[in-house]
Amino acid sequence: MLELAVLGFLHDAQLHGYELRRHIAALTGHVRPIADGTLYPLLKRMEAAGLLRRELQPGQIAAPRHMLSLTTAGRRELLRRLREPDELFITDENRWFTMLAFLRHLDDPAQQAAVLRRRLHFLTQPASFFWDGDRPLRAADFDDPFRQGLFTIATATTRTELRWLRETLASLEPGGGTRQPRQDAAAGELLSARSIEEDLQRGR
Amino acid sequence: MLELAVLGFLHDAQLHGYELRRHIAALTGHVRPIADGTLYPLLKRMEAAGLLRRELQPGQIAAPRHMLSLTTAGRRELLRRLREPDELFITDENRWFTMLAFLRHLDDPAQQAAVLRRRLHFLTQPASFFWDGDRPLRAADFDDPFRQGLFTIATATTRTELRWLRETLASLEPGGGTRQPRQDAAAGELLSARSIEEDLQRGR
DNA sequence: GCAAGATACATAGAAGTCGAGGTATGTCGT
DNA sequence: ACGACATACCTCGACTTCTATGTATCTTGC
Repeated sequence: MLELAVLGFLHDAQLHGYELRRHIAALTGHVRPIADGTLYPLLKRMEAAGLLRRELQPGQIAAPRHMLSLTTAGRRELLRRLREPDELFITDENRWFTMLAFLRHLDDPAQQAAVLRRRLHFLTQPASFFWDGDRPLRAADFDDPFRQGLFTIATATTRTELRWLRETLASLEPGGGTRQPRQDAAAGELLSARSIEEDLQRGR
Repeated sequence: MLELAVLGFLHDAQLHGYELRRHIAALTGHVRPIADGTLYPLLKRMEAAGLLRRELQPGQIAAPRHMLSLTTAGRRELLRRLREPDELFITDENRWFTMLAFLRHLDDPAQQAAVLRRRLHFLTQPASFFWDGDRPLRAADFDDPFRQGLFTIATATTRTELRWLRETLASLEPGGGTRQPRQDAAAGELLSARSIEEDLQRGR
């Protein structure tokens, strides 16, 4: 996940390590802060792998910086990862959000749509957090409010995302609407009771 | 997170490793499957630490099993972790969901409420995924549909969870409603447009 | 002019996780 | 009778990540 974030942010702009660290912290850091001891060795590995360049710039502001920029191989690798993400990047919410943050770099709408369809497929698989033998347990099966909350939140998230996925997929298809479908739709609109699909049979 | 899940599941019932593995897979496995090579060494470590017992049961069904059960120390450790979770368990969605799955084991409603308040505090902190200098960027600042989706989904999740947190906190307070507040409330009710708070100023 | 804090990078050691492989038993279909 | 598959557990090496610590520069407050 970290590597994808590094590639994605550096595709947008040259950054030095410290700045990159803050970008990553904003994207995923409130959830799971990344440590110096993780980022800097990673950057060295990525440099050794030819994905990025590190150019020393003598201290203009504070200590000397390493200005980071993607190589051609790095840019290619970013596109490859966006085009063919590992299953974990589809299923793990944190990783999936990282995908969404940079999916626009993948120029081809058909390829973008293919990735969204993988997520759609995952979300429409039957799933549940708890089972009684083979029977999936639903919110109403619990009398403790915490597991009920777990289901409530997960269900709401899934519904919102499914709706967004279907809308966006429709607009990505050739001749399927404008290129920027949700430009003027308020986020709240997605939550209106009327617009929520009733066909969701998913446990979570 | 894994350790918490192990402690939590074993508090409910004795299980053997394979069964425990399937329980954990249902709770977090669709997101991030756990490997044999992770679970079995973990169980040995936890046994060495005195948190659980492993008793060999000669093969009744298939290969011989190790029936697992919590020790008193293990039960105490579970409660300690539920009472005083590390910050990561408050901020990381996957870990937080694990907390919710087992929070009922913490008998004292006041202690349960304290944990929920920590999550509430976290969710009401201003936060954003992307920044332009000091200015947090909102959904409308992007013209790519994927980052808009990111914001849309995150916002919807946060709103749903905030509402649930506040309801549940109210019912956990002394004299604050029944002990099982959401027993009969349908999950869908939480999503009705009328009931969604309009005061949310949070970026994500 | 001096301490505190932010900027900026680095390394070492401890620990956890994964993937790939292995062993063995029981069940089911053909 | 036999192979495929599920059950059930185990180990090793490679890799990643975290924590703690260290170094050095620049800015800001007092």
